[in-house]
Amino acid sequence: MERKPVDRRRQVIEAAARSFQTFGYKATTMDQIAKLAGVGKGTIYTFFTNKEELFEEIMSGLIAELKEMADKTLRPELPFTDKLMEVLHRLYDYREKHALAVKLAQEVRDIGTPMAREGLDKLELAVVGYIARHVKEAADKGEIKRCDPELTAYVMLKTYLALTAESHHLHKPLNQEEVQAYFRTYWMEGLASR
Amino acid sequence: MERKPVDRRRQVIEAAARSFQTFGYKATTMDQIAKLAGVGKGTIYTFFTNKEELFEEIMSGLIAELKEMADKTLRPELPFTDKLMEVLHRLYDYREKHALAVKLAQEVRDIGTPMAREGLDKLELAVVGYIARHVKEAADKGEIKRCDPELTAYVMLKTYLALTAESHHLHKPLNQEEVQAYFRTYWMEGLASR
Amino acid sequence: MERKPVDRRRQVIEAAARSFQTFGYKATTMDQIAKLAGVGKGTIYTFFTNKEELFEEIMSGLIAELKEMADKTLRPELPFTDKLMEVLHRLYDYREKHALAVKLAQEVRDIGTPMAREGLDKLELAVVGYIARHVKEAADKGEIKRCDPELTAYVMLKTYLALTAESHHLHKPLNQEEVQAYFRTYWMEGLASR
Amino acid sequence: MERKPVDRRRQVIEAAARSFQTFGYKATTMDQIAKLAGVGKGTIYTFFTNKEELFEEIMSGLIAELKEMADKTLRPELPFTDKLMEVLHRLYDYREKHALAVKLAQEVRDIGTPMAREGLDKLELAVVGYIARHVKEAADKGEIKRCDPELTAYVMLKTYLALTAESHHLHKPLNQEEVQAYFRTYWMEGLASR
DNA sequence: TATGAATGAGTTTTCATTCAT
DNA sequence: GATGAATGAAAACTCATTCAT
Repeated sequence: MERKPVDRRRQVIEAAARSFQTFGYKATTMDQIAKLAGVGKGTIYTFFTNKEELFEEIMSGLIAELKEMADKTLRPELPFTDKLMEVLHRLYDYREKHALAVKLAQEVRDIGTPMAREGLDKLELAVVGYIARHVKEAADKGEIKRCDPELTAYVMLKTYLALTAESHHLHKPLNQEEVQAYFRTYWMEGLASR
Repeated sequence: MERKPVDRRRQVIEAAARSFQTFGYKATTMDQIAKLAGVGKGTIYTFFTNKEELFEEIMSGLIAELKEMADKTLRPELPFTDKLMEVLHRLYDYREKHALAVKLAQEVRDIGTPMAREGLDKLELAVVGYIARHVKEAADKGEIKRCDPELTAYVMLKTYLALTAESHHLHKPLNQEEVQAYFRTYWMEGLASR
Repeated sequence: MERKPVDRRRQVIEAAARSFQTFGYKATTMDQIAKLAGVGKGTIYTFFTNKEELFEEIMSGLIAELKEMADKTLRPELPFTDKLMEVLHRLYDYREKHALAVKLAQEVRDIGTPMAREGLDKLELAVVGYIARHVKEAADKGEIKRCDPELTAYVMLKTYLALTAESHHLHKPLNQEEVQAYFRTYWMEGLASR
Repeated sequence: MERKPVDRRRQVIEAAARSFQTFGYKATTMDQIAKLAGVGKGTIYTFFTNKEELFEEIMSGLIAELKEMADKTLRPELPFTDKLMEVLHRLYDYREKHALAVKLAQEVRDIGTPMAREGLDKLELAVVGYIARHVKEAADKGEIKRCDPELTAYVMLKTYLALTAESHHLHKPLNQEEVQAYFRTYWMEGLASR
């Protein structure tokens, strides 16, 4: 019977993801990753040419996961509000990963790793596109007002992220139901008192 | 009379702000700032103890400017929608500076410079508080639905930033009127077709 | 009967020799040798304790071959000029190997692997001694001027290498006849026009 | 009065040259150079982008010095033998530096730093060209036999180096007079006893 | 006061060698 | 035996900070 051959590649990726998320790209040292992963520093270099490539691997992984989520079609018979809720429900499960992606994206964009930007943009496009598709459908069916689907989807995503992953220091963390309730209020009904 | 004694402090701050905005905190070197500012590297250290202090100075400046804006009271007789527009109008003039603040905040948060977080949070609190105050007033007057003013203000801000400063690669830049139109649609009326 | 048990030791030695010659000692990695030899990296270590030992093995091989050549006595009845030509003729066949030896010797001397120096020196001594013996004989017989046989042999060897193995970027490669012709001109007759 | 401002650049270059000469390119570490030069490691990088550039600087210096020597014209009225002696006399003063150049050249050629090869080749060309010019003149004047000046010069140089700088482990060091005596014997008169 | 050359701690990266399979 | 994944010591290089001028 196998002696659980410890997947070092996975260990490295997970340690790196954790460290990147916690400390950011620049502040994460290869030593740190190695130690966290419980492997030798050299081991990392057997899998990845350099720090940047390791970073890109992580980004790709995130993108792939999010893409996969985005590709699952929703039950078409549902009304938009419900579909949006389902989309959000799905997004909720990914909000941490997405938060990581966005966070790293931000930093690496600053640092100017141009290769990483593409991946990043692809990621945002995947998620925004995912929402946009459903926004468009709903608009086509007259369920919601006609609007620029991409822009609307983008702003929706930002709203969503504002309610979930980010800045918990400015408001207490909300659970799924609360997030959805706020979202519905803000987006479907509007704040106008009438 | 002095031969225009070039305000070196100002030059340093401006160069630093520009460089931080363009390249981020970590990727901005003191050499770069000095060169951009047209002063010797050592000069920077006559004004600021270290890179972090320089960074904080810039953050403080932003906060002060934004606070100042926030402190100008609005004409109280206006209806909420108009007041919100005026708030947004004012914010619009600061969007670039605010974008810098947010960007740097993000990076420095990642990097884990804990001292900087305070400033950051103060900044966000100032702006969010500014909006929240008006949200609360409007809710009190029954102009809008009752809601958590802080949270609503926070999400509003994010919406606003999504429409203006950020991610111009995902949608074309919008002018002030477009931003306000979208904002009104999303926030006041809601997307529900009825 | 064995399925041609591929002589891994030989393969390693040949790959190493080729790589050492092409890239030098330091720039040759064990990975490279293993790949070139078509064996696993670990295999090399079943034959040789470390890189240096592998290097020494190659040097020894060269020395042995050259010694063997040096030990074949020449027909004593020949005049010195002819004998010298025969010596050169033999050397010509070894010039590539000798070039390798000299090249590696040079580098490893720099690097300061003292153990390798001995081998090196033995090699040069073998070849120089080979020539020197014949120089001495010729001088004894009055065929050539009396001279320090070792030094003369050494300079002869250098001349020979200059004409053959080295620096083909400074002059076009010469074939065996040309080499011998030049050699004779330079060494036997002198440049003096009379 | 100046406090002897210690020319660090020179110190670095000298330490590097010494270390490169003693240990070779690969085996010389930047730490070593720094320590030898009595400066901080970073200081080296204020003068040279990287190790290779430092190496090239040293090579350039050697080339320049040798070029300068080569450019001094000789008294044209002298007979070739005397001129050759003068050339050799001059070379003798540079033999150490030249030895360094050749040694490093050898190693770096192995290592395959293509940029350095050029410099190297230029160096050899400078010196060979210098000798070749005088060989050609002498041949034109009928002082020596007609011969390929470049090739002859090249072989002469090798002979010279064999007599001076290299391989003192194979023969005792020769002083200037001895070198010239041998050189004359070998090159002008030939070994032929008559 | 202003400067920038000098510094070295802290990073990333390489590669000979080991050892479990 | 043969293997190559794993290792870490050692090397190159970066950059915030200092300090003599």
